Amino acid sequence: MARPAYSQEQKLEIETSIRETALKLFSQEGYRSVSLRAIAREMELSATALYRYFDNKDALLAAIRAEGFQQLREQLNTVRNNAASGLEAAREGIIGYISFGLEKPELYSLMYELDQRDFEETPLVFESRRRAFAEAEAIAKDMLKEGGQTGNANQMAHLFWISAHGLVALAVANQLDLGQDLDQLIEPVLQSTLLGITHSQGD
Amino acid sequence: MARPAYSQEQKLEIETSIRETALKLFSQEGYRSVSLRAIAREMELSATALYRYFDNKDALLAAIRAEGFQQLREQLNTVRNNAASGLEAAREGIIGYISFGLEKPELYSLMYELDQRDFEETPLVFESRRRAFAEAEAIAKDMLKEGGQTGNANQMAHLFWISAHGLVALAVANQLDLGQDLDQLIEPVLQSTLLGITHSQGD
DNA sequence: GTGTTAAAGTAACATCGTTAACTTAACGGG
DNA sequence: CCCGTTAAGTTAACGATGTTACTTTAACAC
Repeated sequence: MARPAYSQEQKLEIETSIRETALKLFSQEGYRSVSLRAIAREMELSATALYRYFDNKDALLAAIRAEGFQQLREQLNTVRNNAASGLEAAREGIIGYISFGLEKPELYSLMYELDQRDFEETPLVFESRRRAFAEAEAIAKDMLKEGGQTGNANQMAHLFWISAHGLVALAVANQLDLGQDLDQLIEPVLQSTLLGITHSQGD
Repeated sequence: MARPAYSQEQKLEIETSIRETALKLFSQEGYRSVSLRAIAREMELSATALYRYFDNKDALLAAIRAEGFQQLREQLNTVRNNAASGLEAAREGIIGYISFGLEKPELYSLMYELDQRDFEETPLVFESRRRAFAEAEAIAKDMLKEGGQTGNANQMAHLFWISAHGLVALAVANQLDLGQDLDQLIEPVLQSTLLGITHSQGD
């Protein structure tokens, strides 16, 4: 036999490092504008060396997106574990989602990049996003259990997700025609969403 | 002097024809996968001839997106002119927006394509989208005038837009974890949004 | 006809993602 | 100690792409 040479951890470290470098460059110049050669140059590697860690450029993007959704999931999970009540978890969850998107707008944009031909072709991303959404569903279930009410947790989570994504997606793409400050829009969105969620419990 | 050879209308016809061919191919295979040569082949033209009508590939995409927003604007404008009341206009407007997106998912995806480096770099698209949004604002103003209430029409329109875009963007990207039919989600989103809009009037 | 000019085509360039072939270096077994 | 093996990385090359420079074609004014 021969050498493993790199431990599993070392390999993961390099993988992470590539992801981070790529994210940095993608954020600065956009996915299409950044070549594998540019990423490799930044890492002081040859372009082809990257293929040891990712199948191709799209797979690298997929890894970044999956990582983004995992971060979002952790954010929501933390909220759920720390909230005093189900309603507060919903409120803080929405705020957490929005904060996540607004604080990392470039990552968020990449996460929801549409050009990717069909989401299902990247099971890694699909699954990671699904898990993040499951946290929102869990929060909704907490709310229902707490209120002793019957309702559709999946639907409540969708109302949550749709509002938060709608706001963030438009905001990070600079597609809001605000006569006011963005912060002043967040509160109404939050209120409106919570109103919708609590009123939909009877369904 | 020499010949104009193509009238203004002829030129616009060709431009439209290029847009339509490109949209067809983009819808089938995605923006990145479709080359100018492929579009040109479909039109029985050389690739470089396209440059007479569009500065580059991105400008062609921008034209398609702008056209999409104009269609959306027309849809909303029609609703506004035909609605019996402000509230009904809001309801029908949201439904109209969602229908537009779900009926032309590929066009909608292109319209909100994020990779485009900064929205403001494409004034054509920016302006077209702004005009579409202005229709939503007009509907909100109608509601306020009708109800004799004071309120923030811009904010109401944003609540409208955020909900509709949130739902459609996730739906067309296949990012909804529906335990149910998509149609069953539209009604709650509609109700929730209308609730939010009417309750935000006091702000 | 001839010159002019819009419209389209041809050829070429740099760059891209990706593959194949090669080099380097570290480990185990004799 | 050396040698086969194999992971890691490099070099070279391919086909395709967006785009530009240059050339050809064809219709109008005179």
